[in-house]
Amino acid sequence: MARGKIQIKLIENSTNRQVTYSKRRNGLFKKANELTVLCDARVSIIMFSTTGKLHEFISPSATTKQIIDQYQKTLGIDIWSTHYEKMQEQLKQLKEVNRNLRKEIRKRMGDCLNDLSIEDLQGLEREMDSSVNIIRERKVRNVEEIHKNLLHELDALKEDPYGLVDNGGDYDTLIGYQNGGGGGSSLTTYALLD
Amino acid sequence: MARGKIQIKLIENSTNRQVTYSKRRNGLFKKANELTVLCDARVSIIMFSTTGKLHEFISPSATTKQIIDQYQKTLGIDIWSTHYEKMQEQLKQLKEVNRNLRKEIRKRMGDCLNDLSIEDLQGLEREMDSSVNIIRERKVRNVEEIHKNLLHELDALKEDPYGLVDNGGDYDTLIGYQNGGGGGSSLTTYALLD
DNA sequence: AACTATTTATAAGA
DNA sequence: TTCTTATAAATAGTT
Repeated sequence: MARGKIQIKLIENSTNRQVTYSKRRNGLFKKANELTVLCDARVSIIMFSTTGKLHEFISPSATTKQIIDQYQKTLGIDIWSTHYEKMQEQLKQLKEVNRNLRKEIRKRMGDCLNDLSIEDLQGLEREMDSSVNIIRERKVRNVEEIHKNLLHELDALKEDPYGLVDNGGDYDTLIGYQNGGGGGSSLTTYALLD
Repeated sequence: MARGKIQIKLIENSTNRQVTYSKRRNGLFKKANELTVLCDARVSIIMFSTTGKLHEFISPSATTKQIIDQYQKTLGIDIWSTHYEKMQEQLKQLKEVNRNLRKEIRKRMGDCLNDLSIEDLQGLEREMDSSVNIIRERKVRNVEEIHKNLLHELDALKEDPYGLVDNGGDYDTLIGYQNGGGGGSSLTTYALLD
């Protein structure tokens, strides 16, 4: 555009290309700034050179994020939807699974039985009867074990009346034995997310 | 820049401003395109007029998403990280809740009882005993109701021996009564996500 | 980075 | 909106 017209096609000479890139980039940004001021517009220019170098212009009255957000909003699209869709889908699935798990628990608490057929009720009753037996057995076993341990301690105490046994005799550690901690989780703990 | 120099400041006259916006926008896009071709660069221009109208330029060799993704990558930032992080956090929470719900169910199936203290076992046993009673009662009530309905049908049949009663006498609809469908969900249905 | 001949962009008018 | 055109601005090639 000066000292001779040029063709608008790739500048073969790498140095010339780089120089032109720099000059015209400045020109472009200057024009963008003038447009911003003259017309109260908001402009975002993001550009990458062949070598991957980044240059950007943004109207002083805006941020790049603002512009891009408005861009998506205006087009009614979300360019990152594929990225987010997966997460959204996963969230939905988890919530659904969650809901079903809650229902399962409620059934086992004698709640929400309306949805069940007689067969279902029959099966549930059987299952819970057998489960409660397992729990009862386990309880008895634990009680026996604690009893046994207490007898042991008593024996030790008889043979070592001066209390030189290492164990401080804190019964709580025995009674609370095998309790993983924080075990008393009730259904209300798991507040529904949304 | 012609027929008189202008100051680079907001054009007060709205019509003039609009005209200038349009002309200079075209100029800017033309320059951007030339830059793209001459220097093999990738340029994205997004602009909004005062009235909120969107105009964009994108180098033919690129997409706006590409440019913005590369923009974020180059700056080592994620403009949408806050949005993304929220979803990640929600996913984590849901998975945790899920895990706890599963554990709760397993306890009620007589499984995973190792983590429970005697007190917990005692409470669980009581809770389940009372639940199983509720279930048993409900079952009995349902059986009675079905029995009653069958008797009703029998009576109707006696008084209307020619089978002109509207109901086709399909017992399945009675037996399956109040079954919401798909009720037979077992714990294995809820495959863990990750 | 500066210079400058020339091309290009564009402000104002039609 | 588009065209015209005098003039300002941008810039290709050179130093």
